[in-house]
Amino acid sequence: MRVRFAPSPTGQLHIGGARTALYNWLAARHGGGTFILRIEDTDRERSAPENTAQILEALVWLGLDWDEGPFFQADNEPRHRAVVEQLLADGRAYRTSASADDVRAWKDEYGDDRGFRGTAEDHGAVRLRVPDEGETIIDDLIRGTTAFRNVHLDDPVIARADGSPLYNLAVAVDDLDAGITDVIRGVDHLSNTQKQVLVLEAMGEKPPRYAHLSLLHGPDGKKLSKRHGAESVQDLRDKGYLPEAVRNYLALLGWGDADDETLIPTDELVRRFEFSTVTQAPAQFDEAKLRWINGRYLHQLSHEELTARVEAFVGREGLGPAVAIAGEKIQTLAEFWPLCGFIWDGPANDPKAREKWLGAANAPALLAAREVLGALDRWATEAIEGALRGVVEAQGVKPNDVFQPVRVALAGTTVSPGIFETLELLGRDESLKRLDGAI
RNA sequence: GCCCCCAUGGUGUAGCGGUUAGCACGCCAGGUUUUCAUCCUGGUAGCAGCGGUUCGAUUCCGCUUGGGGGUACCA
Repeated sequence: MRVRFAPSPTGQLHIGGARTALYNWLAARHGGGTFILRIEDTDRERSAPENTAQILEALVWLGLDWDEGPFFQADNEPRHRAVVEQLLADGRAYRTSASADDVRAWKDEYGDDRGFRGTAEDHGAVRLRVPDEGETIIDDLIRGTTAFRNVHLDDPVIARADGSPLYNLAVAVDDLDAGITDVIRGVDHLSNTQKQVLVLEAMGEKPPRYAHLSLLHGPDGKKLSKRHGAESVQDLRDKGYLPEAVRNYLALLGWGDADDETLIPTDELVRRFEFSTVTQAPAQFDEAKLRWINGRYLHQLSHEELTARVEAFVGREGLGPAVAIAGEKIQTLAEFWPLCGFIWDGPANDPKAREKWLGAANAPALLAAREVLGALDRWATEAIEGALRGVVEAQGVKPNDVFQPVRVALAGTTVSPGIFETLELLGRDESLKRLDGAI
């Protein structure tokens, strides 16, 4: 089995593309096949090298390693041109100056469901000659058989007037030359498939197998975009998701088997992936579920591993101790700093929190807490907890009436890792200093 | 307009003629807890509609409706 992922470098790798890449990768790894990366850059206007770099970066981050490539479609232009010449010579294609307007005029005359058929001229764009009779049958691994009647199809343009090859010609030729056995891509290419199969037939070649994946939508059922919070793989990475969690989540968007489990590690996905159980219906990207899955993966990480990931994400070192007391509270890497930044940056500025917990009502408790902590001879979590609970006891108040003021004094807000652990981590001097600052 | 794809709770899915329609996320309500988050328990909610086929349809077929894609000298 030889499969390929063939993005066009017109932007970052979006989530739908990432899923297509993942399914290709899973199919290849499952069957011991070869995963090929090809950049479809025949659109010179919209293709940009920096986009290619971004796509490669995204695939690397996702852990989807390719076996061959990246190949660039534009590099094969000589071969594409040769095929066009051959089709022209064989009478399977023809040049015509017919424009879009001419095609429309044809429809007006013969009806909307009658494909445009031009007459050969000695100049103009190259169109493939489509027979009126018969139909093109596409056997899809996911969708079964689809038949397109040839009469409905306009003779497709396969090369511009200047001779440069177009997508439907280039893909067909490249897949053929690369020995691709299974073309796995989005359903948005299903209609194109007819043209590509026709090109192959005109060349006297056999088409590969096809597997068309349903598309991904945003929460509103519309096309996935930035509005939905995340659009590209980079967005996901920047929001603190782990690549293994993204792989798991994306795999579930359009695939499921009888076990119907949610948490499936990558090696398990590889083992279980089958086209027969790929869904036909479009799926909506649901970030809440990704977040949940991410939390599960994140909490499974060893302390060392989690620390390394958090440090890489935050761009700082020496975060181990804080990760130790905050790791279980975060679902994504991005949540670490908002929760723990106060340790290095000092108390956050949260007027509401100060007003509520550092007012006159809690002053006695805070004072008492400062007192016992200052007198502590062993600065360790258990001792700190004991001392603070003693204050609760002595003041005859609720635990929160002591803990929350202390928390706000240290962190500046009402949310932080466990207060006893935070006290220990901050150290005696810094803790007392912040307490004094709040009194 | 024309061609094509799709349709189980809010979301992702299991189901492959006879089930109290299962699981997960979310949501709601409790519980654990020093805040938050986690975690535990329970609950809420679904086969788009109409015709067939059949003793019997979520499941098979058709139509309708709805959603999506294509219809470029883009990919």
